[in-house]
Amino acid sequence: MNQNEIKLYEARANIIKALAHPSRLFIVDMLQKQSRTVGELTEMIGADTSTVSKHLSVLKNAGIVEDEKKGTAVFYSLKTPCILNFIGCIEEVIESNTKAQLEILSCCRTRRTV
Amino acid sequence: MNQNEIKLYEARANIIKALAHPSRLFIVDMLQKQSRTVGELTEMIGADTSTVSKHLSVLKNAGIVEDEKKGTAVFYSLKTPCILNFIGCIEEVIESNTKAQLEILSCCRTRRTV
DNA sequence: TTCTTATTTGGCAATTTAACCAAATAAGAA
DNA sequence: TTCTTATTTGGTTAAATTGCCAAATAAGAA
Repeated sequence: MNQNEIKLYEARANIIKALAHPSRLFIVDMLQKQSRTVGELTEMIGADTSTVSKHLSVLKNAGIVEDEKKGTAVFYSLKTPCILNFIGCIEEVIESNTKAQLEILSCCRTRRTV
Repeated sequence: MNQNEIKLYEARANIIKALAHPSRLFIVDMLQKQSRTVGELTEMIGADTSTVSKHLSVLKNAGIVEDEKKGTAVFYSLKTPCILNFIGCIEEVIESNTKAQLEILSCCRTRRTV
């Protein structure tokens, strides 16, 4: 990898890292439907407000969500819709992994009943 | 988030985490074209063999790549082709971020020349 | 068997990440 | 201004990640 390639893959990795956390994936899922305040997301997630606020700032810095202040509340919304396809692919991987697991299980169960 | 939701988002996050590293993204990119041995990838990346081997095992455990031994060498190949669309989306985010940066720059440069 | 090449595993040090609490800040309402 | 609500920031601690070295393992060649 030369310097340019390193820069490119680091830039990609930084965005993917921003998504690589259960709470942040949940947030992305929620924001697909509608904008939400920090408070609403905090309640849904069930963590400390400061924790959720920090998750949101990670997503914002990565350019995945954007925020808009209305009164004292801050509404967050999804900035990049293609993130959805993204999740679809992850589901494919999970499905494939699960199928592999099932095959292992069915194999062993068969042997046991024979 | 209830227990099932937590499980779901954790499963997704685990796969995304496996991709969230520059060297591993590079590996995925390389494997799109053809299968590669640990040695080949190690040379391309320019890190320790053990480091690359561990990156590959992270990708393998996540179900993203699979391996096949031929003689003393181990060939790794991409297991889930949809990972490509995935990267496409990441590029969109980067592009959007870059455009935002450019706007900031053009704004300031204009002001300065006025 | 012994030697060589290719890869994986174990272990350690350095860095990064994540969660909570407490304190600071922002915007209105009283 | 003072009070209240909503959010962010700072700080601390625990856990996870990464990279390299050294050693172990695997497969074939001599």
